Amino acid sequence: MASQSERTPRPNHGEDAAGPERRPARPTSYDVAQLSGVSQSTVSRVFRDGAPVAKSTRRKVEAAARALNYSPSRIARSLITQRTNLVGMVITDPSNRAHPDILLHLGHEIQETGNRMLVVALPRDGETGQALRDILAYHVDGIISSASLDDASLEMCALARVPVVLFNRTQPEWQASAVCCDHVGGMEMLVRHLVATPAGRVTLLGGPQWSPVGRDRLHGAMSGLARAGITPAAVVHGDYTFEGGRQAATGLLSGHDGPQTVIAANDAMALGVIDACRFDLGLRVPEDVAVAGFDDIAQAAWPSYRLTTVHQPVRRMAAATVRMLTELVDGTAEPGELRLMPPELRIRATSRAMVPAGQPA
Amino acid sequence: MASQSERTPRPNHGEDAAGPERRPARPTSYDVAQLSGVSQSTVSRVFRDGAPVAKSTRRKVEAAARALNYSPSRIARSLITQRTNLVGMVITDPSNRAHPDILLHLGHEIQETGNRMLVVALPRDGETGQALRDILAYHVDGIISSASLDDASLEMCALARVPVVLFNRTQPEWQASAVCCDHVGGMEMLVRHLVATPAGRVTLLGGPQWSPVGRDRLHGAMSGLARAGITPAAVVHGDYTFEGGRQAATGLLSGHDGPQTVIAANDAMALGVIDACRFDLGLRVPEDVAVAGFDDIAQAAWPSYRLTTVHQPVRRMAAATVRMLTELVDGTAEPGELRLMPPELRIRATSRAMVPAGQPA
DNA sequence: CTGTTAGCGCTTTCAC
DNA sequence: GTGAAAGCGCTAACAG
Repeated sequence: MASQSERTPRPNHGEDAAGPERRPARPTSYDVAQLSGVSQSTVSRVFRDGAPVAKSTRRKVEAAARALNYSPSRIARSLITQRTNLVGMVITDPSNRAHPDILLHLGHEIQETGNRMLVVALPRDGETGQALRDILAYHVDGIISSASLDDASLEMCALARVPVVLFNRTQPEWQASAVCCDHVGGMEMLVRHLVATPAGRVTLLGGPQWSPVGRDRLHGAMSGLARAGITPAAVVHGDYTFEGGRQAATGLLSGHDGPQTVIAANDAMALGVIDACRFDLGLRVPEDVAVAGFDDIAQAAWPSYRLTTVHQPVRRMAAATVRMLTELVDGTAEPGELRLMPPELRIRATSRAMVPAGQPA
Repeated sequence: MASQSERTPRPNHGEDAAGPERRPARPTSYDVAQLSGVSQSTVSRVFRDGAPVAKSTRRKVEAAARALNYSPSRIARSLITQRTNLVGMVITDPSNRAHPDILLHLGHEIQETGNRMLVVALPRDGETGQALRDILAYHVDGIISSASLDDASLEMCALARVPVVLFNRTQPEWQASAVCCDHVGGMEMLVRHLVATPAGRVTLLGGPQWSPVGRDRLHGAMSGLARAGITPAAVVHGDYTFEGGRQAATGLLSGHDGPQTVIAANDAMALGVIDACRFDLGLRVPEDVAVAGFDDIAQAAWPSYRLTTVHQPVRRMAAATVRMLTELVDGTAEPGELRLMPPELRIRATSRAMVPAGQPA
């Protein structure tokens, strides 16, 4: 039963070296077929979902597989099925450092769908094409990018028929699928709250110049202020970090009398501003300086800060992104859709409270 | 030149459907060979490192490849070379949430070596075997695990000849390669500092029961205290979160006179303890309660906290882990080594200062 | 329900 | 320096 003749040639495999411990490094479907006395096709069928195979055969095969510790190679399988169950995740090192948990959330969602996440971090100087080519070389079923991709890269994916969903990014010219937080709307909402009470001198602390998210948020803040007839006293760009916010505040806030308001493009900077006020500048928050951020990171809610901010629904966004990609891969949806998720205002202690009941000042 | 006869059969490929836009979804080496009038072997050689190929031929092939936007399939290649350049990264959801940046650092290091990271998150209830089998099905060259793996899983990897490096974990019985922070030593160092000044009533806030890191840190704290002849007033287990620390503190600290000291198993909980003291309990830090943590996360250095803690050298650890794995994959190192990285004490403002010069109190 | 055959896209001897 | 042929481990089409 063991030597069931050589059906397929199956040449030199180093088997006959007669060394001890002849367990192969990775048993193949052929090995299992041999051991259970069936064909490779049958083994293959046993390891696929709804393939017709007799109960008894299945048992035999499963026993053999267990004995050999066999499990089918997804690599080899993918070569023929054209599906790897891999989703490529493109991130950029700095932006990822700013929002470490989006990777976690997206990873979680991807895993839920029975897929695996292949991560590629873009170098800071932006050789997008090479990274994309590399990720495509692994035959990923789809790509999620939380980094800006140039049109050439996007076209490359389209050519390869690999759908892409942009996370918190849109492509100006290209009709790319995307899930974004409504940064502009969120900021406008925030500004509306901040100016409901005398805001004093208003300073805008934007994100890095290269950040599209930062641009949107800054734009939202500007338009919100314009609507209220307010011109910001200063607009500067930070680097999304706590220290960046802290340093910016030092230069921006000292030497001015009367109430001030700082709107930061993200929470980390806003928290830096708060600490700069309290520990470097001797200013009170919110009495002297009202501060607001964007994201609603965990630290924003900590008692030491209680930062007024805009909650970005990362979890919902991650879920939407993965669902969108899945539908694109399955062909049950068309590309090009933009899903704009509504953020929520979180009023806490760093903005000045509205007057209890009556008229505004 | 285009119809160079059918050398290899190359059957139905859907090519002759005569539809418009006949660019194949993914050009193959065969396509490039056709276009440049050479054999597949030659195309293959052009796309490998030091293969002998004439200058002129190389140019022709490269031109054709560019025209077709071809790049070799790493999947197909891996089937024959037995190398995917994929490293499997096993994480566990909660522990990953506690230390989001280890994934970032490891990812960065992996990428530096020209490899890609395949992430798999273990479900909380620990079906380790299935996840490992799954990751092996992708033929990863090696595995880094920041989750505890059971012996069966480790054996499975060994059988498949896939090296594993454990990150911040050791396997009791199995001789696994690992890179760890010296949690015990770090805690002992911390305790030595804390007890140099009267510590008062000492409370230990450990990590979750299931966390090996937490166990080590707790153990280090205990042994350090024992050495100083101190018995902790209480030992409780937290969940590594800020809120967990905050809640634990409320129950632990109220209703006691005199100085107290809280040693937390990680910074997040320590910060929660601080805020609980200041905002919930009306206690001063460090005058009433000295607090210390472990990790040295970014927030620990923020002016609002200035937490005394132990710096875990994550960057160095990540680099060491990836190097270790690389050497294991290349066969230039033997498995089973444990690299213990020394942490550093960071004395800041939440521990009571030592008396300037003279005797202790 | 099961086996045979061909082939996914690539690399690799081995001739020439 | 280049090509022909075989095959990595698997699935798919088609008989039976």
